[in-house]
Amino acid sequence: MSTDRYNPRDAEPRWQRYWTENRCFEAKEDLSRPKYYVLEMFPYPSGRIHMGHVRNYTMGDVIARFRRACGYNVLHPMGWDAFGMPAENAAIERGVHPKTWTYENIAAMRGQLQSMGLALDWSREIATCDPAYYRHEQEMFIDFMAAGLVERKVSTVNWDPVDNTVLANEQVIDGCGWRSGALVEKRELAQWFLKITNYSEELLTALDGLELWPEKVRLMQRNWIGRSEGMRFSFALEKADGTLLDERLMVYTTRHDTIFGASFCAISVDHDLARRMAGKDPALTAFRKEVASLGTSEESIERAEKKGCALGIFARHPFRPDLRLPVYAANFVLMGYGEGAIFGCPAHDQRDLDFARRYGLPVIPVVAPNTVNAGGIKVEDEAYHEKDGDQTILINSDFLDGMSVPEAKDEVARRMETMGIGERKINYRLRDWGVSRQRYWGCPIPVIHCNACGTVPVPKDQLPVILPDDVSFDKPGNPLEHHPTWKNVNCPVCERTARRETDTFDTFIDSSWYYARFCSPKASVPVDKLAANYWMPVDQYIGGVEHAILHLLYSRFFSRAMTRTGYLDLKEPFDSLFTQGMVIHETFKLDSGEWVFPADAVLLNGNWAHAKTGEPLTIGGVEKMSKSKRNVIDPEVIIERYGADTARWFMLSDTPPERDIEWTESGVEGSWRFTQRIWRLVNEAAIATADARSVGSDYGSIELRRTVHRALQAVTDDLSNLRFNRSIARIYEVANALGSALQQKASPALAAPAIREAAEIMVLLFAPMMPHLAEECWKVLGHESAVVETPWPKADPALLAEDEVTIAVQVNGKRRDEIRVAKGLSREQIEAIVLKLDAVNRALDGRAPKKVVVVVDRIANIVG
RNA sequence: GCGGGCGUGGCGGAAUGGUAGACGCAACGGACUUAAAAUCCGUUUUUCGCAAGGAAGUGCGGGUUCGAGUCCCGCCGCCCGCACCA
Repeated sequence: MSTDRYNPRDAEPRWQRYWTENRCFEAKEDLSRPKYYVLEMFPYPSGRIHMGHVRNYTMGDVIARFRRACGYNVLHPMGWDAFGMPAENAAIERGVHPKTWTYENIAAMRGQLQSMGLALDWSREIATCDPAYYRHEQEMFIDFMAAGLVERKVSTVNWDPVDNTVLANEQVIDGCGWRSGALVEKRELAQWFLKITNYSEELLTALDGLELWPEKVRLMQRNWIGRSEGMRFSFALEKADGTLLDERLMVYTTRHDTIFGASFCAISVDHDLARRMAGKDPALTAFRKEVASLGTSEESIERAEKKGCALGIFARHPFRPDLRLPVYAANFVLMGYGEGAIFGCPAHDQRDLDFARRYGLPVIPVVAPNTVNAGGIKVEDEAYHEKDGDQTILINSDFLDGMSVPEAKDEVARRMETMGIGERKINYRLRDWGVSRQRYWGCPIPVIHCNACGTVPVPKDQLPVILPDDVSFDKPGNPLEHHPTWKNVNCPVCERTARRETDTFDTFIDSSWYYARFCSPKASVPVDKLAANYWMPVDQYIGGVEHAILHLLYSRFFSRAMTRTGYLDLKEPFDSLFTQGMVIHETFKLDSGEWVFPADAVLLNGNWAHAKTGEPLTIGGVEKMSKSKRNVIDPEVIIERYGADTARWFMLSDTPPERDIEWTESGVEGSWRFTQRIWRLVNEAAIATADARSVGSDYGSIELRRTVHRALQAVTDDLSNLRFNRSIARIYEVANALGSALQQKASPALAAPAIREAAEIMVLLFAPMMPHLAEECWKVLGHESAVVETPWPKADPALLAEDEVTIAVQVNGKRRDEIRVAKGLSREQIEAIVLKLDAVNRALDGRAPKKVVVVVDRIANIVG
């Protein structure tokens, strides 16, 4: 590299040191200044950063630096989502202790993030595996218990019978354990739950207020919460001989209007009634086993036929004493929703129809378009649903005949309520949050099990419950189970021998409140309220859309639970949310199907081939970077070769931030060339204007100034709205204009102040994206202070106003010419000018203009 | 099945209902150079034409409007989320 080139290897570490030594990005509460809290979803310390991190953290960094320059007191922290299974896997596979592995990874990744030149407040760094962090989680859990937000109940887990361990859903592959390959069983264990369903309605309605969240995410959460308005009511049950049973069958429905179309009832195989009856009924026992073995994967559900097992009992129709409905245990009824029991109305529900056809049950249409005669509609293989635009009425339904669906629902509800057999009920799909994990590398659940006192929370003065280091991974399962001393404790209440809870928290708990901890990361309480009240909510949160539901919903719940228990004073933790797209890259394959590194692909005579073996290659899709597809580009290699600024610039260029961005070698080369071009331009500008440091009265080159100030205005607006790609296009325009001005050597003396101004504004504009280069350029332009301490420039309104405008001239909507006129020229004057234009008369071809539409300063359209 | 989004040059993408293709990438031509790299200048939607100048053009078909990539209706295609939720 020659000396006239910009050398990021020298400049970048130098400025990183400068920012650190001057503590430029350490945030302090300051009530006199407006705050801005920008946060990117914190990383899992896997060991190395990937391009997704580079994109995510670059965006956040641009926002942080931009807001800072605009005068905000900016909080931009970083931490580590440090608990989780990969650390345990490393322990099992390589014998490294999870803690060692995690902290080594953190150290490596911290270095990589620092090499990106991020404007982070490292003094606030937190790691969720640090007892100084998770002790507060334990304390809050104990308070949540007291507030009735915690429940302990039996729940099903995936059990690997060979490894004797619980598996997470993602460790179950095709129904088998990922490590042992053994068929996974369902086991029931007592587990801890956070009562997120207490907030179902609140979490749903508050979505409407999150106007700065993507509509898509709000919708996904709405669907996830899954509110439905219906009825819960019960049927009287009888035996085959007609004798009444002394229990009733409770069902849930949203279509009580179709009650006269009911032809059977179905209950889940896990329904209490099915369990009890199985004891006396071998066929039912066999059926329950069959259903349990089918698994719950989407695929198996898709393929499974609707099947049932008749129980030999019957439900009496509430309004037709003569009618009795056979009751089945059925594979398509879920225990987890509603009452785990339904009535089937085959004419208007596809599943019920499939079931009815299989078992020869009646199909009675009860809703039909009102254009159809009273005879009704025919249902063959497809259940009838109201289509858009259909007006429907009830038929074959006794006292409901002729009513609309809402009227019928209302009438049925009213009658059932009067009869005392049911009530209107709102149901949610949302389930309580199971937080127990039978894992070592997580936050210990601060509870002790005592035979006499039951489950007892660990007294707060004994917190934290520290995860012991001396564990062994020799045996399968949770090492805490085999730890001799940690597990055995005395009951804090009665002091008799008791057992410590060996489950740890779901790591989603760790990430449900870290944003609040960043406000006061060293406080002796979970959050210092003064600090939290100043910084919260997060003004701009950025992360991948893969967290659209779980992490974001849990966080919304947690901030409410923390407010309820007095730790916070807010509801919504994230004011504005941005979900960025993935980084994708081309893929190559051998004929054998084996993936090949793109770096090994070469073009030989127009065909792709392997650079080393010469084997022919086919181009795969452009896909998310992944190790298995071998299309990963290592950010460290890129930063080493081009510097962080080039990588950052590339990440922000061209593609809108919410879309997937394709990593291309040529694109990075382009960014690299641009950094060099900036460096040359700024140096040339500095030389050309060396004698004109102070801006004189004669700015000269008004066009250059106009371009620069308009770009400044546009970039300010675009950065405020996260439109990085558009900002970059405007900065290119400034660079092009500056380049042209420098070329016109005839009048540099006159243009010097304008050139200097252009160079300075350009540097400040790209500074949030390429901070190191900006600092170097700023020095070249003769500044003593750093860019990070320089306020964002302000556009001169006089230069934004135009005195002349271009008006497009159309004839019948087709553009024929354009004219330059004084801004604000009147309708009449414009009309007079355009009617004389040659192009207009040619296009009119002798016809007289019927009408002339003029939009002042914009367009004239002659209708002829 | 339900819900949502998107279709613009060779590519990534710009366009408050008002000159479609800003800006970048790639390609091509030229300058500089012994040469290459780097750099600089230019061309680049398609099509007819030597040119001046036409014609067509934002997935397809209609509509609203003086004017539609943008709004409305109906198709086609691609992508994403949820899914036996009663």
